[in-house]
Amino acid sequence: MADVASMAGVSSQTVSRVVNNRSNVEEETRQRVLSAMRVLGYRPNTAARALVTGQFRTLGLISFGLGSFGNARTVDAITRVAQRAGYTVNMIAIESQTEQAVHEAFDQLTMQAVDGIVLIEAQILDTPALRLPPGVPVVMADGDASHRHPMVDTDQAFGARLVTRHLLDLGHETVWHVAGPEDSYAARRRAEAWHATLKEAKAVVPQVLFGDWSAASGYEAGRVLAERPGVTAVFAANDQMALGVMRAMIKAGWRIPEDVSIAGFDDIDESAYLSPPLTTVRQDFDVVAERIVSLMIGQIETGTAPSATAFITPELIVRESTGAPPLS
Amino acid sequence: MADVASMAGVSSQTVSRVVNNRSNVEEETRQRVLSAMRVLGYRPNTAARALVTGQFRTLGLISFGLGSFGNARTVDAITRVAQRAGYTVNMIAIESQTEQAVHEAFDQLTMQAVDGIVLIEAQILDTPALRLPPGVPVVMADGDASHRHPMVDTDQAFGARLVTRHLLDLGHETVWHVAGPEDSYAARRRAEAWHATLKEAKAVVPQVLFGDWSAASGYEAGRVLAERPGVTAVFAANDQMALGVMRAMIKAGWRIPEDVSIAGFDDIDESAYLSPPLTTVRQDFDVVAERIVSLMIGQIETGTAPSATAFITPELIVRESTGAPPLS
DNA sequence: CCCCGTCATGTTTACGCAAACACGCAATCA
DNA sequence: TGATTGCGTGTTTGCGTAAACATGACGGGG
Repeated sequence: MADVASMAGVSSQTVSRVVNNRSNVEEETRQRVLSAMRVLGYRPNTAARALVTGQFRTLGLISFGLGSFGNARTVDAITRVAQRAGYTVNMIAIESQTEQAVHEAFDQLTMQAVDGIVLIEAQILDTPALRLPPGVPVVMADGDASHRHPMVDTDQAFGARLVTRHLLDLGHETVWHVAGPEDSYAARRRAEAWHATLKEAKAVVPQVLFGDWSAASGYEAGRVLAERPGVTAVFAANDQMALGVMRAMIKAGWRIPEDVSIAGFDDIDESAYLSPPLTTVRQDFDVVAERIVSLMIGQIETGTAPSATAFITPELIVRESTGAPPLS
Repeated sequence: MADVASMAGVSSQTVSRVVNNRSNVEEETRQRVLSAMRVLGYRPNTAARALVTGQFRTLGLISFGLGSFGNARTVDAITRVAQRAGYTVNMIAIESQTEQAVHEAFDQLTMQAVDGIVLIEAQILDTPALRLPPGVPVVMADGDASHRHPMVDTDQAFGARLVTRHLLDLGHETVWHVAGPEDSYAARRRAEAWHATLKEAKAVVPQVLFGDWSAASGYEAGRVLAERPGVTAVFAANDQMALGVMRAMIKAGWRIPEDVSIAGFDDIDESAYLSPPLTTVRQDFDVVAERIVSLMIGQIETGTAPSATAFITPELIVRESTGAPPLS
């Protein structure tokens, strides 16, 4: 920076002003500085700048891994939106799902110099309400409203209601459910809404089967359901598990949707090309990401935490895996 | 830090020594400092530390997005490995596939204070050999060996050979290929190896169809192939496209594998649960990530760039989507 | 017994930048 | 005309840390 200054014949402070686009620099001077910067290949040192300003233009992102499709899409969308807003994303993947692990990640991230932290809390932690050290803006995705941080999420309950109703409307007496892991907020909300919808319709509420979001776990659940008489409609809590259920049903000799209807949740790109194409609920991850980042940046720049909880409405996508129940 | 020092009755330098685990601090003093740190909730300021040491313990990661499974898995594995090595990952997703975009990402990342950059170059850029400004260690994944940076990748050619041979060995006269986008190195290598294997076997080399890795593009290609007489075996360059091809074939009334055999590449978690389960090539993303990060850290710590190119051997996974050709 | 090396600790300095303040010049107003 | 304001620019300072150097106590070998 000093080199640039002396080359342009100005003080280092003026160089700083040019770099930061301050208004009070004469145009001619600015040009001289800019060309000196170009000639010398000057790049500002973020560490030094951060030391002075206390701002890093970086967002921390804590997630439980990119293995699940929903997480990957959310993370992808967040990085894109953040980038457009001039922020970089510093990512940490948590291995174990304990509050301690979250705290460690949190510590590492705050030390690592971030302006705010997005917590994609796919799993329910072992404490009822995660208590994070104050001072750093936090936005949660897919978390628990009991935390005292702004939260953004798809309206899981609405989506689950949509599928369940869809299946009931087709004439099914009831709908079976393959839920996500018990320690997932999203899974819990979907299961609760499914349960409530059946109750409202005065339908029998069958026992829930639990999976872990993976196709393999869906397959296991599907094997159980395939043996059980009277199963005509299954709502799996995500598309990957739905795929597993479908496989188990087909292997057991059932036709979809003639014998069993199957629906999923997420609308991953592949769902339209399964055999048969999967009826599912589409989540708008881009909108979720957009909200998350704007809440985050709002907090960073104003310093105040809006305690808003934003729900994004999902959409039912009806394909060929659901139909009327067989005439018994 | 000064507060910690005065509370522990030592100089700030001693606090620094404790924080950095230097040996020459008496045990008793260390304990006093540690407890003072705990009481005051002290967290070292990374910016200040980086300013002095020039080290950030952060890796930059440039990728073309998490949309494709391969990328997502690679990124996931890299963050985990990096984290274990004490590094954070700063991610940038590139929107357009031009060299300029890569340069911008590169600039942003070097300014953003990273010790090294991992470039997952899923796409061939518009210039033959990407020229990056020197000074920052770079490791490429899935790139072009013509770049002058160490590179790590799955042995794409070997994998493609494996599937193609498998299909030929089953008795198919030839194997059709649905390739990935023309501007992808991985796609190109897989297609070349497929081509070479057919040549060696003196089989007719059919025209290549191109997709873009998505199930939708696989479906389009599949529709074309389903119309064409004599197609008994199709090798799709990834599992998502294979899934699309399968759907098109089934929709056209063909049975898999009785009428047509279909194979993919990647072995995503879902492939085992498709109907029928997909024969594919398994890439070991974890090993790739491990190599990438260790090469990276080696470069950072020694300051020298090993120009090694590491290829990780993939494995053929035979499932039910491939079989002998129909007796014509 | 003295000198020197070793070890724990303290003091000073520099990292690169932007905030705060200072300065001088020109334009504006009473 | 003198006081006042605004603007472009320079000077000084401090952000929190680790490296480099300094200090003083202690112990062992010649």
